[in-house]
Parts: sequence; structure tokens; C-alpha cells
Amino acid sequence: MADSMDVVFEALASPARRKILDIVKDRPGCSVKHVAGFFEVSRIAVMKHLQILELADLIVSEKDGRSRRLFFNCVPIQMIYDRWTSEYSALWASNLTKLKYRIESREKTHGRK
Amino acid sequence: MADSMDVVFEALASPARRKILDIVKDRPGCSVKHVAGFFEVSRIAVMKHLQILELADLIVSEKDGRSRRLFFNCVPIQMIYDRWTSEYSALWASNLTKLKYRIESREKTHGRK
DNA sequence: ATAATAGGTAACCAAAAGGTTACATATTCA
DNA sequence: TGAATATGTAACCTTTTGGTTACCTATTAT
Repeated sequence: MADSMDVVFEALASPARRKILDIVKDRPGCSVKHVAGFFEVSRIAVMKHLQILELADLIVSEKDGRSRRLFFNCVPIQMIYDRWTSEYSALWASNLTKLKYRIESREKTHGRK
Repeated sequence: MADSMDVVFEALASPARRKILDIVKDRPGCSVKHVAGFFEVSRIAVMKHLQILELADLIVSEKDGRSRRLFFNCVPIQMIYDRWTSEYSALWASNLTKLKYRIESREKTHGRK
């Protein structure tokens, strides 16, 4: 269950890959070259990131002539969102509960100073 | 902006660290030893994970005698949630938009075949 | 006081991540 | 056809990550 999302978490862990997601989201159907244009590292490095993103299903692609069209897929993010919200939904009920939670926790523990 | 959350994304990338979050969430104020009890790796390895989680502010702790009390802090996750929801809020408006999005993207691109 | 307990630090090591260059393939354009 | 373009693959290298053992420090319990 959590294991099936490992690749998604890992994919999102890299700033470069998050940047790629933003780029592709911003221009659906763009090419690898277009994405690589935003980076100073080699096109190969960018392609490796794209492979990881495709493995996590955060990017889907299709060949179109000599280029490849890239599309952002938010479904895995939605799944993570659902995972966290179901596990931590009580905490997220309001913006205030996050503070309440810590206060209550510490009260229970007769913490010394 | 995205940079300030790098440590959080990186911290969440590890299944072991997500497991630690669940353990600590489940027993607020628990000790390092308690957490380590759930793992087969050494206590030192677990402590390194805890350090990363503390750096990301996902875990806060306080010394209590010879032991250390650990607390889960969901604020950084809330921040990520806000980041994604603000950036991708249009996609998350309903559970259906994620499909709609891909369809529209592909329509725009006169894809062959 | 001294044993046992809980945690912290240092030095080291293997595997994985992220990058490179070089080369190969397939498609379009002139 | 032949050159330019866009992507794909292979081999390799360096740094980071995640783990280990050994030892040190502080606190509690007998």
C-alpha cells in the first residue's frame, strides 16, 4: 500500500524533478528538448529524471515523429494526497489543530520542563 | 520557496522515515528506543533517520532525563499540501478533473495516431 | 558507588543516485 | 540522398545515502 507509492515519493524528492513537473504541466505535450532547455545539466541527465517520473507515472509520454510528447499526470499526487488525508485527516480538520495536537501530546507526557 | 521544502520532500522520500512518522504519530512523546524497536536495522541508523526528520521539522523532540521524547509535527506536511493545492488547485477541484486534464492536453496537441 | 539503561559521536564502508562522454537510431528538411 | 534534429543506449565516474561497529556521556536504579 505505502510501498506502491515509494516511487512517487522518491520521484518528488528531487527539486529537479519537481521543476520538470512544473515545466511539463505548464506546456502539455512538450518535448524532451524543451524540458532540457531549462536545465544546465546535460540532456541525458534530464532524460534520466524523466524516466524516474514516468516510472512513478507522474509523467506520461507518447512518441510523435522524432520527438516525444510529455504530459503531466497528477493522479499519483492525488493518491498521496488521499493517503495523507486519510491517515492524518484528524490533524488537517482545521488549520489550528496542528498546534492543538502538539499541546495535547505534551500534556499527556508529564514532561519535566 | 520550493527550496525551503527540499528537506521535507527528501525526508518523506524514505519508507523508513515515513514509518517513523507513523510510529511517533501513534505514540506522541515516545523514546528513540521505542521507535528503534520497530526496525531491524541498528539504533544508530534509526537515529540518523530521526535527525533528518528533525531537520525537516517533521519531528520535534525534547530531552527528558536520560531519554528523549519525540513528537510528530504535521506543519511541514501542511505546507507541502498548501504548495501543491495552490499550484495544482485547478486539477484538484474534483476527482474527475485529473482525467479531464489529460484529455484536454492531448486534444491541444494534434497528436497523430 | 556501581550496574544497567538511553542516547550521542566518530570513523568507516557498500550501494545507489546523479552526472558525464561517446555512440546509435530514427525522422524530417533541403 | 544527405545533413540536421531529437531521442535513446552504454559505459563509466563521483558524491551522497544508509548502514555498520566501537566508543563516549548522562541518568537512573540497586
